[in-house]
Amino acid sequence: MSVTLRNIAKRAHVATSTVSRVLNADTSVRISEQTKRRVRAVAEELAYKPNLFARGMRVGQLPLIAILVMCRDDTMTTRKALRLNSALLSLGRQVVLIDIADPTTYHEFVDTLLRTRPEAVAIVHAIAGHEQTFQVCEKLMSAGVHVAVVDCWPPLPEHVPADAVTIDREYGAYLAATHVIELGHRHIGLVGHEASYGRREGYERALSKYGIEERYLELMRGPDDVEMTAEFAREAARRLLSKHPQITALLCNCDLSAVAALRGLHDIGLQVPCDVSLVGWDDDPWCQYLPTALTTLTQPCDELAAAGARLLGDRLNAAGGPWRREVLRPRLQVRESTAPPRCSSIAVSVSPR
Amino acid sequence: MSVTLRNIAKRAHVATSTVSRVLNADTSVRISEQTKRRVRAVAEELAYKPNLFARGMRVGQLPLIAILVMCRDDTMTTRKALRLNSALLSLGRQVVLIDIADPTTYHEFVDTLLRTRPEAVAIVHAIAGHEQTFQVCEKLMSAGVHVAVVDCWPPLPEHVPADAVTIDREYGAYLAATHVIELGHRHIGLVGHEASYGRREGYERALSKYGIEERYLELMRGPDDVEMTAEFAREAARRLLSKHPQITALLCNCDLSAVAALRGLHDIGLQVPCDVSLVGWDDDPWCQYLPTALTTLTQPCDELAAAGARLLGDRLNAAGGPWRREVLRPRLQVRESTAPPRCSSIAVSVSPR
DNA sequence: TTGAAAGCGTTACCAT
DNA sequence: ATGGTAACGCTTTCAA
Repeated sequence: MSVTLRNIAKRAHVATSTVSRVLNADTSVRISEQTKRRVRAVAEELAYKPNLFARGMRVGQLPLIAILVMCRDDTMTTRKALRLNSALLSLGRQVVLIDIADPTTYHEFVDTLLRTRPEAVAIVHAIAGHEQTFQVCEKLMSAGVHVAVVDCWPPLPEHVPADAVTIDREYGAYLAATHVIELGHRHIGLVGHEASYGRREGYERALSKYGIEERYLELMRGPDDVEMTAEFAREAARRLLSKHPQITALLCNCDLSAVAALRGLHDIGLQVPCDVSLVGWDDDPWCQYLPTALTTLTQPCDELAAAGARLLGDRLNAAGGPWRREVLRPRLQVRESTAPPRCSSIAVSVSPR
Repeated sequence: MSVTLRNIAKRAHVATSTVSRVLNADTSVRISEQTKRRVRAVAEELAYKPNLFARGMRVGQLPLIAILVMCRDDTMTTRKALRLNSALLSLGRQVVLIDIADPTTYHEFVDTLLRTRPEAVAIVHAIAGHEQTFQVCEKLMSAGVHVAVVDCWPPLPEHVPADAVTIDREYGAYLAATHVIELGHRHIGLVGHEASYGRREGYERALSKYGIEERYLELMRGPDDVEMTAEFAREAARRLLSKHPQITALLCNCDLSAVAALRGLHDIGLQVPCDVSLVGWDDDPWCQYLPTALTTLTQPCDELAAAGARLLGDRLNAAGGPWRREVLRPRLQVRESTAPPRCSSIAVSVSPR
C-alpha cells in the first residue's frame, strides 16, 4: 500500500504526531531543526503523499476548488470556465470543473459537490435563474465553503454572500451603439435575447445621449440557447429590415447571431457593411476570418479569470471583509462589418469581394 | 454536524453494523424485513448521506468518474468532453472534468487526480503525445482505476490497458476527397496539421482509387493549436493556389481552418465554390450561417459520448474481457462550399452574393 | 521538544 | 439475524 505517517515515523524514529507536525509546518509548537530535517528527508525519500480521505475526515475539507458552470453549447461560457480553471491552478489546490448538464437538478449537483467538501467554489455565468444562484451561494456559504461568482448579469446583489466579478453588458452595448452612431448611423436595430438585459439599457443610453428616438428591437423569449438565438437572429434581421428599410446598423448579442443575421440580410439582398453595418459580441476566433471580418466586442476572459482567482485566493488566505464586487468592461474590436451608412462600394474595398 | 450511522443506529435501536448492512444492501447476510424497514425509515427521516471520506478511507475509492482532457481553445475537444460528461451522469457517480491546462505537467495532474481515487477515468482526445497517453493509462490501471480513451488518433494500440472509442479520421478524409472527386475535381489540396495523420492517408486512398496522381499538401508542423493552424491555413491556401492554379478543391482539417482558407482565397481573388471548392471538418454551428455555408464532416459527438459511457459502465458493472476498441465514422454534410469545378456563377445561385 | 492516545464515520470481521 | 469492535490514516489534545 501507500506510504503512511507511521511508516515515516518508524524510519525516522519519532512519533507519528511529530511527523504530522513537521509536514504540516505546525507553528504552534517548536520542533528541533534536526528532527525536522530527518523527518522531511524520510518523507521525501518515501515520496509520501497524505491520504486525502483520512485528512479530509479530520479537517473536514479537501484541498479542492470546484468550478460550477452550465456550459450547454455556449463556447464563451465554456471559455470563461476554462480560463478560470487555469487561473485557479495557481492557488495550489486541485481544480475540477462541474458542468451542470441538467439545470432542473442544479441543487442535486450542488449537494453532491458539497459532500466532497471543497474549500471553495466558483460559479461561472450565473445568469439564468437568479433565485437559484442566490440559494446556491447561501447553501455553499453556510457549509463553510468560499464562493466567488464569476460573470453574472445582472450583477450580484450586495447581500448575496459571495465575492463576484462580472463583465458589464450595459457598457458593452453602449460602446457598440456609440460606435455605429459615430459612424453616422441613426436607425439602429438590436437583436438578441431578452435575458441579455443590460444590452438593451446600454443601447438605449447611447441612442438617448445622441437624441435618437427610434428604437428597433428584436428580442427573443424562451430559453437562452445560443444556437436557437442564432436561428432567431437570422429571421429577426430579415423581419427587421423588411419592415424598417431605413435601418442601417444592427447590434447582435453574440458573434454567431451576427453571422446568422448577416445570412438573413443576404437572403433579402442586403450587403454588409454597404447596406447594413453589423456588430457582434464575444470576439470569437471566427470573426477575423469571415469574408467580412466582424466588428465585435471582446470579452476580457483572461482578466475575468484572473479576478476570480484573486477573489478566491484572498478568501483562502483568510482575508475577511465585506463581499467584493468587481466589474470589467468589454472592448470594441473594429473590423470590416461596420462602416458609414450607405457607403459606396469603394469605401469597403478592404473587404476583398 | 451531519447525520452518522450511529445516529441512525441509536434511533432505530440497532447496531451501526446493521445499519451499514441495510443501507449498502449487503447480500452476504440476511436481515429481517422489519429491521430493514425501520432502518431505512430512520435514514430517510434524518436525510442520511454517507460521509465520503470515511467510506473512502475504508473502501479505497470515491464514487467519482473523472474526465481528463486538454481543452486548450479547441471547441470540438471541449464539446466531446462535455457530451461525455452528460452521458456519464447516467452511471450514477459524480462526474468531474479535469482540464490539463499545462501539458508539461500532465503527470502531476494525473497524480493529483489519483489521490482522490476515482472509480473510473475517461481520457478525451488523447491525440498529442502518445507515449504519455500510454503511460497514463498504465498508471491509472495499476492503481485499480478503470480507463476509457474517448477519441484518440491513431487508434489506441491493442495492448494499452483501456477501453477505447474513436472517430475515424482516415475515413473522414476519404469521404471528403471522394465527394469532391465525384463532383469532377482532379486537382485537390489538403490543408491542415501534420498530426492529423489519418487525414492524409484517407486523402491518398481516395485519390489513388480514382487514379489521380497529383498531390497538393500543406501540413503544418509544430504544436497543434487550432488558431495557429487556422492562420496557417489562410497562408497555405494562398500559397497553394498561387503555385498550383490548377487546384479546384481544398480539404481542410477543421472548419475554422476552412474559413481562414476561404479568406486566403479571397485575398488572391478566388471565389468559393466557383473557383475553388472547400470542405471543412467538425460541423461547427457557424458553418450553416456563413455567407457560403460550409460543406463539412460532422463528428458524431453524441455517439462518441454514448459509447464512452457504455464502455466505462460495463467495466463498473464488473464486466471482464479484453480491452474493447470501437470506431465511429464522421458523416459528410454537403452545403454550398462545394460544387463542380469552374462552375458558372449560375450554378452557385444558392449562395446569395 | 516530543510521545501516546483518542477519535473522525465507515466497513468488515468475529461473536453470539 | 444481529451486535460489538478493530482498523483505515490522519490531526489534535493531553502528558511528560
